[in-house]
Amino acid sequence: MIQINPVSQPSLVDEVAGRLRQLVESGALTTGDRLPSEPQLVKRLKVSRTVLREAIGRLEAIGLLTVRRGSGTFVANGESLTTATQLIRSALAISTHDLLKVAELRRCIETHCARRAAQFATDAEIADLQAHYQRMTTSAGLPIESVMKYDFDFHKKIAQLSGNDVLSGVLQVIQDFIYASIAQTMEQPGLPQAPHDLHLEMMEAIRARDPERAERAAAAHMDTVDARLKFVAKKSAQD
Amino acid sequence: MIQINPVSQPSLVDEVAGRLRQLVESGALTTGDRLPSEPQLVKRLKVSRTVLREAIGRLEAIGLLTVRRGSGTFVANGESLTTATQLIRSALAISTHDLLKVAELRRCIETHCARRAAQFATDAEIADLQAHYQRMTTSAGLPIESVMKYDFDFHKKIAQLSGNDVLSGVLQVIQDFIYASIAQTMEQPGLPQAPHDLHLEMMEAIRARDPERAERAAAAHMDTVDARLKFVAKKSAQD
DNA sequence: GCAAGGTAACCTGTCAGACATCATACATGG
DNA sequence: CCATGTATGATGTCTGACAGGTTACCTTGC
Repeated sequence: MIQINPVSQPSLVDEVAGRLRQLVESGALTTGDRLPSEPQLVKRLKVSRTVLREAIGRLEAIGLLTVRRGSGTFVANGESLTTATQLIRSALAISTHDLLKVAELRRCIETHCARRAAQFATDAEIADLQAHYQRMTTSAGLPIESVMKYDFDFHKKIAQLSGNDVLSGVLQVIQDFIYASIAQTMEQPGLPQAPHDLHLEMMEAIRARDPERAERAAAAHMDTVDARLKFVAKKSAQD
Repeated sequence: MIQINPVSQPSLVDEVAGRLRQLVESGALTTGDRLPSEPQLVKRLKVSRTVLREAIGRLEAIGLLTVRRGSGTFVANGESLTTATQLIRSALAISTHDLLKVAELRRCIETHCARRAAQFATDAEIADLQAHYQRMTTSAGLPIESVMKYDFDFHKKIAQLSGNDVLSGVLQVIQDFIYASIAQTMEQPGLPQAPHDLHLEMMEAIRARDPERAERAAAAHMDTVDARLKFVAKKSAQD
């Protein structure tokens, strides 16, 4: 059996995307520059506008270009870390859908962020965090989506206090993922919320500028999250 | 001057892309599954084929989907993520400052995985890890890409020992990202490699089934990584 | 002369329909 | 039973059109 590697003929879209990418790589166009308009590119590249637009769309998806309706297409600034988080998002999406495994990833990030927050947070930021805590504790009677949102917001705020927007961005992706999974599989109430004591303990530890204590509190909180997920998993297994 | 945040109304393409992404994230579709054909999706989503195709194209660009002409559109597997990052590699020149943030994410995961590996790894897996270590230490004379690859493989193996494929998957993406950035910005030799002592210490700690020690070793290793990145950052600032 | 406002030109976003090309399954003939 | 041709449905590309947003210029009033 001879190994025949299929002749992969690159599609026109890939061809055009590569050509445009080369424009940026070669330095002919740099951050902020405007590309020629679509009609002009169509004439120059001798392809249909459909193909050109799909190529531009892909380059925009990976963060290389930015399209502004009505004005034109521009070379994006490399600072857009959205591409990094988007990749993480993809990695999450195509991995297994075991919520417990995703929760473990969340644990990695939350404990680390709690520690960092205790190290770096300013007084103003801590006051802001307290405001988030207040909003969360007073959301008891609201619908489940609101309660979850305020809960997520509190954790997201701590992540932001770490000063690392990659970490907070990834945590956001994880939360979106968890929310999407939960919303689909089970909106049963009755599963116990994490006790606010632990949230309070996290906040107090950060306020006391005690990294070790903050990390322990975050870990304890994730223990309750794991326990809840296992509870739900067991329950759905019974059905 | 009041800050007016423009009401960015998401385009139809973004809307559709998000909807399709949710299908995968929610678990309704998993790796290898085929999406409905374009005509079917057009009828269901009530959008034109143009919009649908652009949305699919973007998701393919970030490695979430794979389109096979004549057969259909499928949910991609994790390996295609690597190709997606390779696509970004040359295009995205990430600053060393941002690279430090990504490295912090790597630290979160590596320390946690080292701990878990020390808890869960079987004898056979540890033997496999030793084989990886051997391969890495004997790659001294090889080109820099090979050295880095074996280094990454060693860390990836530890992540796999954690038994959580979400963690190892995300770490894979991070490594690709870091590698892409390094390969672009500076392939200068002269920057010191992480001493193999630390790698050995990580492995020994795992073999000794000592989670605390493994985590400490991983953290120490990441300290050297941070130091290297800061070294490069300082050097590039001098230029 | 200058500034405010309106308008026209240009740009991207979306749509509909058509045809080409590729992959697969099935029927047919050897 | 195997090989081949074909029908079918999938994605790839093209064309033309219109809608909606941006920008620059030009007019108008001061």
